[in-house]
Amino acid sequence: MVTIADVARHAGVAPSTVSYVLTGKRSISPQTRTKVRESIRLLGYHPHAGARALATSRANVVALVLPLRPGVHLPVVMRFVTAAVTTARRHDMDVLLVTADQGAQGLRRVAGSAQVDGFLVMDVELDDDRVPLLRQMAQPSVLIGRPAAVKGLTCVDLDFESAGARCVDHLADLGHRYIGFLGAPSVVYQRNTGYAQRTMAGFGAAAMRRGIASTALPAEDDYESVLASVRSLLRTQPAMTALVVHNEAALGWVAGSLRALGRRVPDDVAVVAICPDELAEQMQLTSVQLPAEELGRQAMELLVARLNGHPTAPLTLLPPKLAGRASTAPRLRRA
Amino acid sequence: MVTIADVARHAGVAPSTVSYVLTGKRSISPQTRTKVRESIRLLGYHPHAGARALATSRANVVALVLPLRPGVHLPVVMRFVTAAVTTARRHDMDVLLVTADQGAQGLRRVAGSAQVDGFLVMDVELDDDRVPLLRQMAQPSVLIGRPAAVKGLTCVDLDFESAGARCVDHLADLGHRYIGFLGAPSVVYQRNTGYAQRTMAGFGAAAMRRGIASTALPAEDDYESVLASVRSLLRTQPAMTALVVHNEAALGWVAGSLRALGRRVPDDVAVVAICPDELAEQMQLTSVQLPAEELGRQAMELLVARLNGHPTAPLTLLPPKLAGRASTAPRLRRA
DNA sequence: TAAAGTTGTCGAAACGCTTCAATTCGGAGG
DNA sequence: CCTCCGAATTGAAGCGTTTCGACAACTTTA
Repeated sequence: MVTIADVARHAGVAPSTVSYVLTGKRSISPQTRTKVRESIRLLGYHPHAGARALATSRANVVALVLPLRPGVHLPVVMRFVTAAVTTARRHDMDVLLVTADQGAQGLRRVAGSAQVDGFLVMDVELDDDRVPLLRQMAQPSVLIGRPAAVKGLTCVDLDFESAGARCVDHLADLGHRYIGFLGAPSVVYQRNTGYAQRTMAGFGAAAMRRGIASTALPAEDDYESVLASVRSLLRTQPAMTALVVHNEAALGWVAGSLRALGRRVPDDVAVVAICPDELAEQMQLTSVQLPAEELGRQAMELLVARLNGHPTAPLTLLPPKLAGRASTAPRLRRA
Repeated sequence: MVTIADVARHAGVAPSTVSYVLTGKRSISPQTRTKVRESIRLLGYHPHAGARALATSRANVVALVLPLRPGVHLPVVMRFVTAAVTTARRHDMDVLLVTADQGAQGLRRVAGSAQVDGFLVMDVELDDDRVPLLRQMAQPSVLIGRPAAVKGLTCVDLDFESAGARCVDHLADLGHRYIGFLGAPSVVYQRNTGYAQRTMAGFGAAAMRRGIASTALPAEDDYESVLASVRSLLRTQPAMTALVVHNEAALGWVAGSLRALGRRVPDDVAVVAICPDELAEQMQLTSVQLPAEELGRQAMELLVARLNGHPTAPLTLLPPKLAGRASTAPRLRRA
């Protein structure tokens, strides 16, 4: 391994000088700087990460805590991940993968050994057992998602309540009066997952506010279940003319199910999805965007800010944006 | 931070003794051992990862190089990831996430700074520009996938050629004589991706061998394209009674497309998928399993073996396994 | 009983980097 | 001409581990 001493010798300067060239923490004459840079290039020198971490007590690594349990939609997770990694790299940080199944235990281990400078935790539940630990840890953390109490934390999330409401408003404005809601798989609700519950709540409240009849049902992620759920919704509420879907995995089967039950989209039943934009685009669905990339990016930016000692708001909510597409149309008034 | 010196002081021994208790590299009397262990527990001591890496020149971290480009099916990728991470943890290693878009550049950086002890590279192309670099790097690497030349490497892959052939054999045994092949999105083939091409090759060769007429077409991952591809296949080969699908994203729409074109599964057209077992199970498709977990696990095991100085075979091919389900049936002989 | 192991423990030297205090060296100010 | 100052550079002391050689205290063996 080529060390800083090798570079120093090659350039005819002291190791400390090389270090200062690298970090820019002291002024160095242009001649020396170029000379050192040249030696670095020639020798192919890379600072030893461990040594640096030891000397600076900064690892330049953040932990990304990934959910890998039933009900989470993996492609969406990957969107978060790429955005987070890209953003981290922009700040010269690397990303250590920690799976949620390692639990609080895993966080403690990684934090204790100073392997990482901070944590980005995804898929936080309303009442998450990792939250107390995160609060008291030396390293800062940012949560994607929103536990019951955000005091002392830094959380980023889509405003799912508004998202649910936004769907209702859009449909209500188009004249729909009976709306169904197709939610995430039931395990997600059982797990007390904030985003799912809040979307439902926002949806329900908005419906009440606008005097609209609403029915909600979870949906598992296979065709049969989706079909069953849709059939059930239609049976419960025969006048239903619109459907809000908050379930990426079910999305592909909704149109088919409706068709199988003799309903056309959007003429008989309008559909609004809450999902990443690309998915909606691909299926030509009116949708409230789930800005996974934006969330991942913002979360990482906030984490970096905290690492640099800047204070951050406990809760950042991104406003939902609705994109109109072919799956919604004004309600047809029949004779 | 609580250091090894703190523990030593607390236990009334030398720091080196604590180290030996931790690593077990020298015999320690039971009394001392328990005394030290107790102090460690009490003080909540965790060895500093950087310091350890510096002293041992081992980071106990492996890099996982993830593909995040169009055409890769993210849920499958995540399966690899979880298996790899779980296996790594079993060997007391952590996983650093490197996205493929960081390219050879990123590999060099991570390797040069001694952040990781080895590399697990996913989604390797037939002619991958990272391969030469991997060959000459100090750290060992294991590839999931199979470049053109495997000499000097360690590769793990499903035997896609046999997988393609296996589908043909299954269908031929059932009496089918005209078989279609629905492949990955065309970008995947353009990129010279080994697994896609090899599956096709195996499929084609087996069809020739068994005197079966075959037609192949790529499929993009939206309903319209799948429908178009299927229609095109049926037009090209009107007598087609079976379809092999090697495209996870298209899978959900194949049955629908066939139905839309007036064909029933499996009576008119039998379908065999090449995909993870759970997906096939869920859709009740006869399939050749894509053992993502198994591949991820094996790859990591091989990497650990190499890290411990054990030699490994350049290529490990997992044999394909076919699981019969409701989507295939003997060909109906019509009058 | 002396020599030759064993076993358990310790002290000190690495590992490769950063950073503080000290030093040198021109040039500006008196 | 001497002093003082700022800019550029250096030497050495850490950062928290591991590990090697040394050593004391026993236990065998001769």
